[in-house]
Amino acid sequence: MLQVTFIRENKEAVLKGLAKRNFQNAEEIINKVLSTDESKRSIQLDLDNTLAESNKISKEIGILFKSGEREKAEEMKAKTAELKEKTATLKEAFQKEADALLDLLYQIPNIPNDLVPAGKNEEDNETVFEHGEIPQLFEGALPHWELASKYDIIDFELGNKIAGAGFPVYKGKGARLQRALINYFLDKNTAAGYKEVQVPHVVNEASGYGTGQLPDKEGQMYHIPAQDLYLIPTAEVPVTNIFRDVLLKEKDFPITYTGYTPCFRVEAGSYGAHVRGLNRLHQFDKVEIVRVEHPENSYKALDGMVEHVKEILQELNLPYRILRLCGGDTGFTSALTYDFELFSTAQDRWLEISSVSNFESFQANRLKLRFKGKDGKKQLAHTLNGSSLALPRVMAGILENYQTPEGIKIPEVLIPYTGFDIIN
RNA sequence: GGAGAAAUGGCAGAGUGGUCGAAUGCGGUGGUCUUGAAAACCAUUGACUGUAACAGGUCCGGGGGUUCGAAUCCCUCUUUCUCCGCCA
Repeated sequence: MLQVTFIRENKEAVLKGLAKRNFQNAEEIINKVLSTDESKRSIQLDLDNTLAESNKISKEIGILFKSGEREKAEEMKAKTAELKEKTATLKEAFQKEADALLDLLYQIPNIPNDLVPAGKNEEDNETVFEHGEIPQLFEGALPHWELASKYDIIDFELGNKIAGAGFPVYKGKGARLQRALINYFLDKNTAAGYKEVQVPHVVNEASGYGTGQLPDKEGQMYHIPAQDLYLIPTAEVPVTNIFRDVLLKEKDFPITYTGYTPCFRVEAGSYGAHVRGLNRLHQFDKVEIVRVEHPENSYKALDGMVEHVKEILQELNLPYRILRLCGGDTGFTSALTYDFELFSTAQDRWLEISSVSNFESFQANRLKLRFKGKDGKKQLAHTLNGSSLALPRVMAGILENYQTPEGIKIPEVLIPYTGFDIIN
């Protein structure tokens, strides 16, 4: 959520930023924000003055009672009736404006960074880095969903029976490979200084609002009505919410966390070849990295995260590229996002495996995540996060790119984790 | 699940209807002393909103109510603790 004062003072820049995102009716909504804000503040002034008067009278009544001047006190009491009524009216009006303002602010996405290219959709994303040879596969190489059943390592049918489509069962060496990847990712992250955390896999409503999944993306999360909890769509939600309503000190920076969690996504209404197998699931595993940074350092931190993910992919020896997302494709809460894509040779397409973003103060504002600067002033911190890494498509990439007629080889760095070097 | 107790500033902990935004201690910050540090002493130290700056307003777990006036009384929700039950 953007800060009203920021919008008030940088209207043109905000409009320009929203234009880059192809955000509709920007001018209209921004003007509405400004007028609502003004009306809210003027009501508040009136309300405050009324309250000040009531407070003053109440105090006087107290003094009169103490000194035994009952009659005078009763007289004063009569005067407050009118003020009370006025207060109630103003309070109601104030609340109405405040709610309206919040509602408007929730609809406005983050302002993209200058580096973000203009553009409507994924076709306008900018490729900023490519690495690795695309392997030449042998005749008869298979996509991962066929490899999965050939070697009996991932059972989609069984998942259908137990839960439904998009909830696969990993078996034998498949399960072991998945666990190996999780451990490997966590080890890489902690070695880079990220502190490992294990967090709840469900969150309450306040946490959903904190990171921006609510109110606008409500339909993408699984909801448990009886307890009013949401299954997490990513570890970003519980991990970032560690810092909800937190006041940091400058020396606390940088804060770097990593956590493994399953992720649950409704992903409604999308079927067909491009979502086959592991390409899109309702439940999948992911290891996430989260940083809380001083505003001056957040872009340097973002670059650092990108470098970190690069290193992992290079160790796994997988061909990948990095995209800088264009305005239209950048997520609602992000100011700058880099997507990592892995080339699946058997599917002949790029698969998104990581997304690394700087949210600047957009989440921090909702979270009320601030720090006290050297001058004693409080300001919003910056939050960042990235996948390091998402499991299923990395798994798909390994199965497909490392397949041989003899079986699926295991990348060198993973062998200590799997305890075997081939799936056959 | 049953019975009881509690929730106050960074922490501990007073306060049970009126100059209480809140005693006191610890912690933090600044200073005196010291070659330096510790100790001691002095001063200072909650958040949000608002203003050019004052002023003003709001906040004692959340929400609602009673009252001229609520940290204090009532209702409700949440959380924590103790005992019992159940349980990986």
